[in-house]
Amino acid sequence: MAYWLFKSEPSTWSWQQQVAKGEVGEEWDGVRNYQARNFMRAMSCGDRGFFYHSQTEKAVVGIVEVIAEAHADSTTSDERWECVDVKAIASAKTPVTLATIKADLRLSEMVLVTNSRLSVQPVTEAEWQIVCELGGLPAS
DNA sequence: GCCAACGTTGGC
DNA sequence: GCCAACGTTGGC
Repeated sequence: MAYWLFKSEPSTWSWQQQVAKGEVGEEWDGVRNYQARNFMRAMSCGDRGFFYHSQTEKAVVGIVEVIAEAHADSTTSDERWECVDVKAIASAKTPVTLATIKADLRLSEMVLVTNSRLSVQPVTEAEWQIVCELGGLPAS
């Protein structure tokens, strides 16, 4: 299983909205960046990802699971853009803030830190375990 | 609200 | 195919 991180502005698509969708989940649409799209193409059903609130909160707030592999993005007719579907799995007991992540030397290589503008990104298994621990999240 | 980083677009 | 101009993202 692979691990990922999905970034969203809470004013556009929030964790609360994702949780409200329940088992049905939702398309991770609107991505217009090739690198991010390519990561989504690499995802498999069952892969897990952190849900990160950018801008106002800047914290990992929960875990989602990939429930549909890459398909056409319904918000555009441009065939270049694809997305996966994800559903909420668990909420962080304590949101793991960017400041916390930056302060943890073990997490200094996270893409979140090294390439802050990438909205869909891979997370290593070691990073996954650490962030889960910090957030009171189930690591599996 | 500013600005740095970076991706994309389009002229040549 | 290069590169300048421009737009967007996201942290501060």
